[in-house]
This record gives sequence, structure tokens and C-alpha cells, in this order.
Amino acid sequence: MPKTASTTKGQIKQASIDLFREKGYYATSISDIARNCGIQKSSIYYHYATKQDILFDIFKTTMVDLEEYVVKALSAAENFEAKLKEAIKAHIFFHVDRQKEAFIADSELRGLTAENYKAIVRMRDRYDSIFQRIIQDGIEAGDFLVKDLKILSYVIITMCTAVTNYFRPEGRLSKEEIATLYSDFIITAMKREHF
Amino acid sequence: MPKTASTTKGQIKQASIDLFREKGYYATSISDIARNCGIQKSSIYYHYATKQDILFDIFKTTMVDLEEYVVKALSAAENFEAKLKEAIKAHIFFHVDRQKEAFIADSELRGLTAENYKAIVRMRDRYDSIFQRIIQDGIEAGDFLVKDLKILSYVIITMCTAVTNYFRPEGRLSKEEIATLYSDFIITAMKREHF
DNA sequence: GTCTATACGATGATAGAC
DNA sequence: GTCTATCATCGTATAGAC
Repeated sequence: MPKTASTTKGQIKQASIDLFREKGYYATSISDIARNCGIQKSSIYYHYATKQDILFDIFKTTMVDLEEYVVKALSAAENFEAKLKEAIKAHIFFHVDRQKEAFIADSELRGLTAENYKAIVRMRDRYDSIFQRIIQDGIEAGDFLVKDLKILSYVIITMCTAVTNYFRPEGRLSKEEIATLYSDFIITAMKREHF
Repeated sequence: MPKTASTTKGQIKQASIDLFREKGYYATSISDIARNCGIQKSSIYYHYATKQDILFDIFKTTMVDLEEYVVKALSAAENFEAKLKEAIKAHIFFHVDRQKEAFIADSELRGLTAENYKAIVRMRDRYDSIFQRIIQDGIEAGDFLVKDLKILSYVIITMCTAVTNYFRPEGRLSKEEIATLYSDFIITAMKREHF
């Protein structure tokens, strides 16, 4: 669920999320955002110094919240398979529950300035390492048979992130069903006994 | 391999591919393209009526060539598993060999006008149906166990398309190795005997 | 904190000479 | 077919009143 947007700054952020998702960061103008908030465009600059700052704010909170959410979901799981299953489920739930922001965080990296880009990539790398660690531990314990850890973790995260592209709350499948579908698919492909 | 760019129009197209890939369609100006071609920006309008026409041209040729390439690769395969393997391999080879265009065709859909968007989505749907048909035939023949055809085909195409995001010709793995990795992963997850 | 007004560069696209 | 010159518009961002 999106954060409450009771403050003007919150409204600006929410309108930006809606518009960046719909048209993209570059195609969205400050005027567009102001119009969607019912304020004048100059008023935005009281809350954010630049349009870039709005984008960076969206990226940062999304990445922080995602990592926190997944780490928490992991904590209860006992073995590597359960951990991977929980991580996949949490990743998908987050990307469905906060679909717009998650979509932006996945697709608008190019809109970031060089410094902001570096900061976000650092956060992404740390997030990815959560998955890599689980898989690595599973390999060492003999549970998983994996040919290339780097590519496999990339594949898993990419395919689970892609739910932001098509998921509809009123759609044929619930997020629970989709999460099960994905984790079954992934774990079937990875488990040692299948080779 | 990219098409030869011996004509001015070809140079404009190639420069646009380079720039759209690098900065995105919106962030690329006509001046940028002209500069990269060593011509004046007004000269571009002799070859293309609008910037949109350049983007649409890139999309069209990429989609046409991709479908042709995959269909040809399929024709020799005998059974469903071999067909799926060939389709995955061909899809990945194309996306690696024509990485820039393929990346654009995957990421710049939002840059298309409404009418152009519809035309390309129609082409994509037809392309996707090639994969869906193979999987469907495999299910009916009892080779594949698949819980959701629509989502599975989407997952397969998405994950294979994502090689455009990270593949480097001088990288650790060859395109052949990556294609094998992906098709092994996918087919392992799908084959009936694993359940 | 929000408004009106404005600066000012860049943009896509056109006109017309050669 | 490519050039120079130009247009109208829109972009981000700022100044200063209230």
C-alpha cells in the first residue's frame, strides 16, 4: 500500500509516482505534477529543489522499504529452500502492493544523475546479495544445483520484479497464487534431485 | 549484427539506436542525433518526418527480423522440447547480436504514439504466440507440466529478453553458454517428470 | 507555503537558399 | 539532399508579493 499522502509534499510525491509510472520520468513535467496536485508548479519547489530530487526520493524509500520487508520475511524461515521461498514471496508481494513505485524503481534508473545512480546501484547490489547469499548457502549445503550464481540470482530477481508489468488486483490470479507459481518454478529448476 | 549504415538514412537510424539505447528516446534530441551523424538537424527531416518515425522504424525492423529469425530456427526441430530449446536459443542469440535495438524494442514502448503502440503490441502478441503454441503443444502431448500458460510464456520471454541488460561480448560467458543455461533452467522447471 | 510573473535555454519542426 | 536561419512552444527553475 502506498504511504499516506496527507501533506503537500506527500501529495507531490504520490502524483509524481502516478505520472512517472504512466508516462515516464522524462516525459513528466513539473507542470504535470502540479496540475495533478491542484497547485502551481512553483509551489513544488518549496518542497523539492529539483525534479530529480523527487525521483531520487521515490527510489530511496522504495529500496529501503523493500529491503526491510524482505529481510523481515526471511527471519522466520528455517532452511535454504524455505528462505528462498519466503524471499521470492516477499519480493513479489512488495512489487504487487507497491506496484507503481516498484515499477519506477525498476525502469527509471536511467533518469537518475550520475551520483544518485551510484547510490541506488549500491542499494540494489546489497539487496541482490540477500538472494545470492541464500542461494550460495543452499549450494554449499547441497540443496541447490546451480550453474552460475550471478546469472541465476539476476534471473530470479528480474522475473519476480516483472510482475509490476502485468499484475492487476482484479485479475485472474491473486498475488499469493502468482508467488507460489514463481517459487515452485524457480525451486523446481534449482533443486539438486532433478539432475 | 546491425544492418549496414552506408546511406545517410541508415546512419541516422544507427545513431538513433546508439543514443536511444544510451539515454532513452525522450532524453535524445534531434540535435544529438544530427551531431552523432555529422550533419545538421534539419537534414534529418529530409529522411524522417518526425523523431517518432525513427523510433517506429527501429521497432518495426527489430520485431520483423526477430520473428523471422526465430521462426527459421524452429523449423528444423522435431519435438516440443527441441522446439522450445531452439526458440529460446534463437531469442537469446538475436537479443545478444542486436543488443541495442532489442533493448530499445523492450524498453521504449512508452515512447510510441498510441497508434504506433497498437501496431507494435500486435506484432509482440503474434511473436509471443509462437512460444505459447510450442508450450501448449508440449502440454497436450504430455511433455510439459505447466500451471499457467500465459504467465509461463511471459516469464520465459521476459527472462530471455533481459540478457540485453547485462550481456557483454567480452564477458565471462558466451552467448551459447547463456542460452544453454537459460534453456536448461526453463525446461527443467517445466518437464513433467519432475513433479 | 502558496501565489503570479518571468527568465532563459532547449526542443521539435519548417522555410527557403543552394 | 544538405545547408543556414528561424519559429513557436515548452522545459526547469527563480524572484518576489502576499
